Amino acid sequence: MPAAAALFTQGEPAAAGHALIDGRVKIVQTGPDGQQVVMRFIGPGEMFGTLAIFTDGLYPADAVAVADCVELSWPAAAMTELMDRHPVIARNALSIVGGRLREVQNRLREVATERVERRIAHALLRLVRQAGRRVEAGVEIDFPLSRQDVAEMTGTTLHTVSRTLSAWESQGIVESGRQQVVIRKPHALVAIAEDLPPVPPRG
Amino acid sequence: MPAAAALFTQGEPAAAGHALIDGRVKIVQTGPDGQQVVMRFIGPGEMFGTLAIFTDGLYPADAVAVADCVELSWPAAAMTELMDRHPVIARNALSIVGGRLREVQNRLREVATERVERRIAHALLRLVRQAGRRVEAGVEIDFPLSRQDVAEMTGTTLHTVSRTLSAWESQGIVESGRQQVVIRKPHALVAIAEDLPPVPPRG
DNA sequence: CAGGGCGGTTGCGGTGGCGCAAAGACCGCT
DNA sequence: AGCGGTCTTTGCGCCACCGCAACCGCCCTG
Repeated sequence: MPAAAALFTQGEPAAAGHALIDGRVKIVQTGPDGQQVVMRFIGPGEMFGTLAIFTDGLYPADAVAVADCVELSWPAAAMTELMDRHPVIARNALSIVGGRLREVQNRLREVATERVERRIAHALLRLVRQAGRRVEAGVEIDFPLSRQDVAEMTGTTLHTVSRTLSAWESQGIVESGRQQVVIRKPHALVAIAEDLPPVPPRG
Repeated sequence: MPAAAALFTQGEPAAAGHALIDGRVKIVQTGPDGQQVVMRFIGPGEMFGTLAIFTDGLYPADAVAVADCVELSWPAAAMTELMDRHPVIARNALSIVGGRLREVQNRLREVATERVERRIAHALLRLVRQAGRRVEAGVEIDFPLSRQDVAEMTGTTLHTVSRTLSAWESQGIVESGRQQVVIRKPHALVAIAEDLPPVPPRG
C-alpha cells in the first residue's frame, strides 16, 4: 500500500480484520459535517479495523496509509471461530479493546478539560512513546506528521498547532519541519503537559 | 446504597464486577488537577466497573450513586472463568466493550470539533435515549441531573450550561429546574445538535 | 419559622484560540 | 531548471466561552 492510500473507509462493511506488518496507518473518524479527528496511529505489529467485526460490522473510521505499508488481513469469521476455540484469545482481545477504551477516555478528559498547549504536548508525548526514534538532536517521531494531523489529534486548528510549535522551537524544546518533528527536551514537554512551571524554581 | 455514596473509587483495585439492579450511577473520571469528566451514566440492568477486571485491575474512574441504588457484584475470577467455559459470553463482553469504545470515540469527536451548544444538545439527547420518561410536558430525564453534571459531560462550565438552558427555556425547547430537565421539543434539540436551521425554512 | 446550604442564574470583563488571508518554504515532477 | 502543489508561517480582528462575583430561590433541618 503506497502512502496516502485508503485501506478501508468509514461506513464500509468489514469483511476482515487487519494487522500491520510494516509502515504506519492513521485511523481517522469523520463527522457529519466533514470535520475529522485522528483516533490513533497504528505501528507495525498492531491490529486494526477489528472493532467493526466485534460490533455492528461497519468500519467506524477511515484507515489511511501514512507511509508505505504492508498489511495482513484475515476473514472476520476466522477470528470469532478462533476465539470460540481458544478462550485465551478472546480474553486477550478483551484486554486490548479495554486498554484502548481507557486511552480514549483519557483523551476525552484531556480535550474536555485542558488548554490547547497542554493537549498538544500530551499528543506529542504519546507519539514519542509510540513511535519515538533516538537521533542525535533528541527524539524524532518516526513517520510523516503534519500540523493538520496534530490539530486533528488535539481538537484544534493547524494554525494554532503551527504557532505553538513555533513558540516551542524558539525555546529550543522542539525542532520541526515539513511533516516532521524532533523533540529536543522531552522533560520540558512533560512539564508543559503536567502544567508545571516551565523552568524549575531555583531557590 | 444511598444517593451520593461512592460505589468504588478511581485507582482502587477491582476485586469485583458490578451490575446495577435499581437506581442510577454516575461514572466520573478525575484528572491529575482535580478536573472531573462524566464518562457515563448507568441504568438498571447495566454492568459497570468491568473495564478494570479486563485490563490492569484498577478502577479507572469513580462510581457514585446519583439516586438510591441496589447493585449486585461478583468476584472478578468468576467472570473470567465463565468466559473460559462459555466463549459466547466472551464474545458478548467484547461487543459491549466495543460498543462503548465507539461511543466514547464519538464523544471525543464531538468535544474536539463542535461548539458548546451542540455538545450540550447531544448530551441531553443521549440522556433522553437512555433515561427518558414521557411526561405530559414532553420527555423528562429520569434522575437528578445538575448543571455541573452536564458541564462535566460536555467539557464546559456550569455557567455556560446554565446560560444555554436558560436560552432554550425562553424558546420553549426545554423546562428545567433544580437537578431536573424536561425536553419539550426534542426535534428542536435535534436541529441544534445537527446544526440545522432552528426553524424549518417555509417555502 | 428561622437559618443554612446547595444549586441555579446572571452581569461583566478578559482572553484564548479561531477564522481569514496572504505570503513563504519546500518537494516532486516533467 | 522551471513549475505546481502541498505544507507551513504569521499577522490581524473578532467572538465564544470562561472566570469571577454577587444574588436569588428552593429545600431541608432543627
